Amino acid sequence: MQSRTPAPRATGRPRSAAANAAILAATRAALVELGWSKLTLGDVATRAGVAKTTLYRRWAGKNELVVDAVAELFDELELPDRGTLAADIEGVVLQFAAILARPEAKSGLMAVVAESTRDDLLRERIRASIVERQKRLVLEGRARAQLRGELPLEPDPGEAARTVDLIFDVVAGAVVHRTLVSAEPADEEWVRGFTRLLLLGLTGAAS
Amino acid sequence: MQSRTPAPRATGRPRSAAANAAILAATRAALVELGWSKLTLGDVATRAGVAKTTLYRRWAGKNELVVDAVAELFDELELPDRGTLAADIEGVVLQFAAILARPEAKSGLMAVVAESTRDDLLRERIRASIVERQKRLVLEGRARAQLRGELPLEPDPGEAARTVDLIFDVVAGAVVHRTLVSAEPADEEWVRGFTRLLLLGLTGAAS
DNA sequence: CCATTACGCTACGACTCGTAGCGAAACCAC
DNA sequence: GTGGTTTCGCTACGAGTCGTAGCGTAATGG
Repeated sequence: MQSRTPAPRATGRPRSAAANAAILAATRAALVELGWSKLTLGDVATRAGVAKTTLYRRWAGKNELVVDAVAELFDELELPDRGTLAADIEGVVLQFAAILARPEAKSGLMAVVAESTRDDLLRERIRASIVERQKRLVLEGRARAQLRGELPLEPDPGEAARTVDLIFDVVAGAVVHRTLVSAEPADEEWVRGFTRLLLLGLTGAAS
Repeated sequence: MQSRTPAPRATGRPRSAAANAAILAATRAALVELGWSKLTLGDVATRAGVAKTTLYRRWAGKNELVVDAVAELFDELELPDRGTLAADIEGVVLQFAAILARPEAKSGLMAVVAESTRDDLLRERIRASIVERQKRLVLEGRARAQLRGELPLEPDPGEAARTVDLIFDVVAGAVVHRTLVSAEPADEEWVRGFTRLLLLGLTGAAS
């Protein structure tokens, strides 16, 4: 997770793991109270009980710190087997929506995504630590549905990968847009309607 | 568009309309060159050839200024009648993707959305000047498709409004996620696949 | 014991912020 | 014209943040 030392030194005083956790927790707390723009690294250091210099030794800046702090929120996502594709989708989308509803995820995630449009390394960091890690949910749900016979098999691996990417963009994008732009809750009713649209499409969703 | 004087005074020296346009154009130019985080109001004022104080008289801050500067980009969206619902969707999504591909839209739009999570007035400003104004495209495309018999009529107005909101969240969210998070182009091939998924759903998209 | 690295603390120049104060300019009503 | 009103450009300012340097101390391994 650290950005400065991908390979920790074998000698010398080791970095405090407790300080690392305290800093990330303090970052999330500051995001809740202050939001992205008013969050300062000096304040985070004070909250975490460490010196500001310690913070700069481990993270290159605000962007990288917040990415790591937010990434931890998404690790709790799971895909419980509910028996049908529709129920699996509804379950995982509701979990995703619950995380996105938290203020530290809202203000932090969108801000770093915005910054990543001018910083390739930051975008790659987000992709690796958040996006790509959760794509497993789509892969697993799709495999399950194919085993059940709910979805046709996709023999071409390239085409299958494109399909998974497309589904991920649609699901994640819709929930994010609903939550942040429309500023309406992605509650059970909305998720039911979304799932029906995703499964049946515009032409079949009304039936 | 101004945030200070919703009702312009009848007396006194009027505000320069040319300065207004110059400021918004300078804001977009600064977004391209510097991005959101390094954009300063002092720099924008210099680029536009106005004093910094003039800028503060018209906009409350960086957030409001960038919202207005970005909103103008989306006014060029149109919905040409291509004969079928699929073709209409592909056309408007491609236009939307083309706008989002521009760096001033990327870095500016996401940043203000992130800020809007902690600022209700800013969120309402975004909703009114960008989101709600483009929802007309969904409404018109839907009406056309219903006239053609491609989509069933929706007698309940409340249900119809929810459907339109859902479609808008899915379309806009997917394009934004594809462009900004996945950082892949929303080109014709992707738009074709997305349109098929939107129309037929997961179960019917493979046929 | 010694080399090495992390840590806490202080201090610093550079920068941006948003505002105040001023005289001049542009408009309207009379 | 003349007076009243508002905007404009300019300068200057205190406040706050940034990211780094320097120093002595603490913790680990050989």
